[in-house]
Amino acid sequence: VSRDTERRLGPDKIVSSALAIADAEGLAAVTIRRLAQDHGVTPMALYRHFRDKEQLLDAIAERLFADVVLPPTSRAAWYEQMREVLAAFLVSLQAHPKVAELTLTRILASEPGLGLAERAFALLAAAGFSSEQAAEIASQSLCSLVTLVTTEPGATEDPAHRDDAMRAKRAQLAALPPEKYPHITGAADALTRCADRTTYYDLGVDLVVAGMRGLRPTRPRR
Amino acid sequence: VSRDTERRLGPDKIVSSALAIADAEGLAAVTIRRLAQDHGVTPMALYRHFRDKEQLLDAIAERLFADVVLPPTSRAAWYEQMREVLAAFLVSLQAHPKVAELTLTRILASEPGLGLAERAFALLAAAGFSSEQAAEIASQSLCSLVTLVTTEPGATEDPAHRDDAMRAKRAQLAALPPEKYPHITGAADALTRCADRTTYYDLGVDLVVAGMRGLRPTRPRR
DNA sequence: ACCTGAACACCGTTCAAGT
DNA sequence: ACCTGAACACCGTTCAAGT
Repeated sequence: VSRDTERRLGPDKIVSSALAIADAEGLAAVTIRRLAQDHGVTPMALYRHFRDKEQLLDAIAERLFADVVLPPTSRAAWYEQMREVLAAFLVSLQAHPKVAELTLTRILASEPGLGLAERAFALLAAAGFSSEQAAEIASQSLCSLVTLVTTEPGATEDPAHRDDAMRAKRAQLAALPPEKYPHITGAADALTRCADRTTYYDLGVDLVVAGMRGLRPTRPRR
Repeated sequence: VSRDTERRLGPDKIVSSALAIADAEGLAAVTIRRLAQDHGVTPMALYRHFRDKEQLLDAIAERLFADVVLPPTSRAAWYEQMREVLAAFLVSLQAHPKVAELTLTRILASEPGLGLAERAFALLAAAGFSSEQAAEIASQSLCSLVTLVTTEPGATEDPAHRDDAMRAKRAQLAALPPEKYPHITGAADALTRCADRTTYYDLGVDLVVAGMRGLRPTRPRR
């Protein structure tokens, strides 16, 4: 029986190979026909498991959310717990940088995504935000993490030419007229992130959490 | 002569019709072949103005940045000026919500985008951030505005069925098990944003600016 | 019940010709 | 110099058959 379920097609296996293809060659390489070929089956066989390609992409995004291992609730301050929740989401996104963009519009579209959102909402509600504000702040903050990964310099290129691409981009920025772009030319290194990836992500999370804390004293609008 | 330049094809005109198509039918409807047909020309004629489709998308994103009318420099506090800069970018994004996503990875890829970024960098540098921090904080903040527009409930659907789609989504969230998702079910209205769009965007900008202000006392890492 | 084959209406892009 | 036509190698998806 287990051998039978092993060789059965199944949505989970399709999503797994879609992730593998996307990680290696980018989201554009994820194709109904390509997936069918990799599984030795006709393209139409996939339509038994997904109504259309949109639903396949939904399932891929859901997998990213499902991979998030949420930290246990603790007695730490709400913003410390929030930092851990955000860090957990970040780990899952960083595992599939080329796929991360799919989650941007699908947080509330699957059970694992809802679980993550609910957790963030709860922490903000505990911090004293109204439910409307908590909902929007949590959504926006989760999206900020997604863009952090999505726009990380070099995250989208394949590792073979990544260093070359980053060097070229940095040179291009450094070559801009410094009288017109004094800050950009001065920060060309930081913008192409030859610096530490950890520093990049730490600052990103810090900024998001700082926004929440800074907004907290605000009373609900009348 | 002017009649001649009027009927000439030109990249600007192609970008304009691409924007019109995207606004009406979504980015997926923007196609080399479709653009060629609308201009009564063969698909290959477009390759005289753009090396490939990627470069066409670059040009569309550049147009959004070019449409930003930056506020004049003033003697207001840096965070007040920042708020105005962010608001100006937001206006341009809101004019083409279905196209906004293109800007996410292209801020530093065109002259108008560089101008916007330089302006934000300058304000953060004036606030006392190191150039590395200013660069990253500005980038992340501009991206936050993009996702604000990109993920605005109903922004991506056409206005005809927008209300229906939002109602359906809200009902779906409200119907979740409240013992598992107490905050989501309680904030279903806010999450599908039947509330005021202005409130939504104001809070979004507030959150971003609060993050900057909250992070400011931080000394550069050693 | 589950999969297939052929076909339809599209894509972006190359290449060799035309004028 | 500028545009065209035909072709190539793909897409997602429908529909009628097969077993």
